Amino acid sequence: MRQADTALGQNGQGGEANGDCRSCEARLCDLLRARGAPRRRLLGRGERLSALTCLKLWTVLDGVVAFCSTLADGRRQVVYLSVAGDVVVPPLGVDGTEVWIEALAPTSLCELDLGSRTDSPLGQDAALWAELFRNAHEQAKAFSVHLVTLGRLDGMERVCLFLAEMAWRIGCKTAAGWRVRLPLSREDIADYLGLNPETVSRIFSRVKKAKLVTFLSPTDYLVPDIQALQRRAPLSPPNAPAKEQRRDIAAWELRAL
Amino acid sequence: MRQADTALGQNGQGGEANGDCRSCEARLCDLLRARGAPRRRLLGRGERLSALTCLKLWTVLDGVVAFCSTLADGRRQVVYLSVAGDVVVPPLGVDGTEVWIEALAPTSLCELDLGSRTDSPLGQDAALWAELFRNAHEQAKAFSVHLVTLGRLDGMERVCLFLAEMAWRIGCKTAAGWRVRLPLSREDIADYLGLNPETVSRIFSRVKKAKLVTFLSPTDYLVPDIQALQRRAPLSPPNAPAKEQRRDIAAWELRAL
DNA sequence: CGCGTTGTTGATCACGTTCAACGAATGTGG
DNA sequence: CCACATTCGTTGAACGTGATCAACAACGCG
Repeated sequence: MRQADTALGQNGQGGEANGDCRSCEARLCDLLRARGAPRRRLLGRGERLSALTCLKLWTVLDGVVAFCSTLADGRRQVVYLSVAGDVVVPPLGVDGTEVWIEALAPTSLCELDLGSRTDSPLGQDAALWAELFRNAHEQAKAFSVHLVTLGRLDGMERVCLFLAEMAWRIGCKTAAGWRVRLPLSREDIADYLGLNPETVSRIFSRVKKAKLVTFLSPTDYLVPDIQALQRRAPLSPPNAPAKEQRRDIAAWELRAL
Repeated sequence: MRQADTALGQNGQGGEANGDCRSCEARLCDLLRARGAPRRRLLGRGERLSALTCLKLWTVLDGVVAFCSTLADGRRQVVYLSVAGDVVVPPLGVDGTEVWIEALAPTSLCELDLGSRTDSPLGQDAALWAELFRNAHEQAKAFSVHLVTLGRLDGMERVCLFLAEMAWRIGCKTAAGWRVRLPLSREDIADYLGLNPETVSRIFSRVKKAKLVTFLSPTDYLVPDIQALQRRAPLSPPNAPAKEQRRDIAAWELRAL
C-alpha cells in the first residue's frame, strides 16, 4: 500500500494535468505508461466497479473503495478497504452479485485494462507480471491480517485497530495528534469489522470515554496518543511499520530481476 | 486449487519415482521443471516452513498445511488450509513469529525455491510470473471467502461449511455419501473457524443430532446428503462449483498470452 | 496399570445482537 | 419560514450465542 510514496521517491512534479494522474507515478502505472495511458474514473458513493472477464487494475487516487461480499440473505462483509495510493486487484470469474468493488465515498481512481490490450505483447512482459504478482501477493497479506482480526479479536480490539489503521492510512499528523476524517458510515465500518452498527457506535463511546480518541463530529476524530490506541489491539495494522517489510520484498525481487 | 486434476488433464503416467512427484505434473511444476527439479520434503505434525527472504512455493502432495497467525497473547488463527493439490504461496518479509506455514498432520510436498535460482534468467520469464500471479490471486480469493465466513457466519454455519468443504476437498464419494477423514484436531478446526474447541465439539454434536453427518469416529465422518449440509451455510465453499470460474480465468489469460 | 492427551458435556457468565425509541442533521414542499 | 419526512447516529432493555472453567470419558503409550 501507499505505493506512490515509496516507488519512485520524490520527483517534485505532481502535475495533475488532464488525463494524467499523480498517483500513476507509482511503479505499476509507470510500468504501464509505456503501454498506453490509464483511464481516469470518478465514482459516486455506492457505485460499483466490475472486471468480469478481463483483468483490470485500479489505483485509488482519492476516496475509499471496498472489496465487498454479500450472502444470500443480505448480510454484507467488507473484505478490505482501499484508500488513496492503494492498488486494487479485483476478483475474477465471479458474477458480481456475490463479490464486487464499491466506492464508499466519492472516489477518483485510474483504471488499467489489461484484458483488452491485444495490441502489445503483454504476455511476454515479465516485469509487468512480476508487478502484478507483487500486488496480488500484498493483497493476500492484507486480507490475512484482517481475517485474523475477524477471527480472534473482540469488538473493542477491532475498533481500536480500525481507528489506528485509519489514522495511519488517511490521517494527518498535527500538533495535537493524528486527525482523521472517516469517509465511511457506521454501517460500512460495521460491515468491515464484522459487527453491527449499534455495536460500533457503543464501542466508539467507550473508546471516547477511555480518552483514547476525541470525536469532533461523528466523522472526525483526533488520536492524541496513537501508541496507546495500538496497545489496545494485539495486532499491528498492515501499514504501520511496513517500511522494512517492503524492503525485504524488494530484495528478492531485485535478485530475481 | 486441485490443480493436478485440471491443468494437464490425464496422462496416465503417475510414476512416483524417487525425487519426482506426481503432483508436480501440475502447471506450476511443469513450468519449473525446465528450470530445475523441485525438492521433495516431508513434514511431521507441527513442523513449520519458512520463506524469509527468498520466494518459495510449495505444492502439497499429501496431508494438510495451515497458514497460521498468532497474537502476542497466544491466540492463534488459521488463515487457510491447503490440502493435496493446492499450491501454497508463503507470506514474505515477515519474521516468522507472527505468521508461518505449519503442517497439521504428516505432510509431503514439493518445494520450489525461486529466490536462490540465480543461474536461470528467471526475471525475464513471463509465463512463470503469470503463473505466480495466478496463484497469489487465487489465494487472495480463497482468503476472502474465509474472511466472510469469520465475519458474518455463526458457529453452526461455519461448521457446516467446513464439513462440506472438507468433503469436497479431501473426501471420497461412496454409495452411502461422502466419506471424510479429518487430518486435524478439534483445536486446529477451532483455530480455523475462529471458535473454541469446546464450541466446535458442541456444534459437531448438534450437526450429528440433525442427521446432517454421521460420525464413525472423532476423525471420520460420512455426509449422506452434501446438498442438505451446504444449504445450512449461506456460502458455497471455494472449491465446490469452481470449474466455471477457472475457465473464466483461463479465458483472459489466454488472451493475454 | 498409570499417565498424558484429546474429545465431550455441563454450568455459568459476558459479549454482541436484536428490537426499539429518540435526537440531530438535512432536504422538501407548502 | 415552518412543518414534515428521511437518514444517520446514539442509547436503552432483553435476549441468545459462544467463551470460560470444570469434570469426566476415551484412547494411545510407556
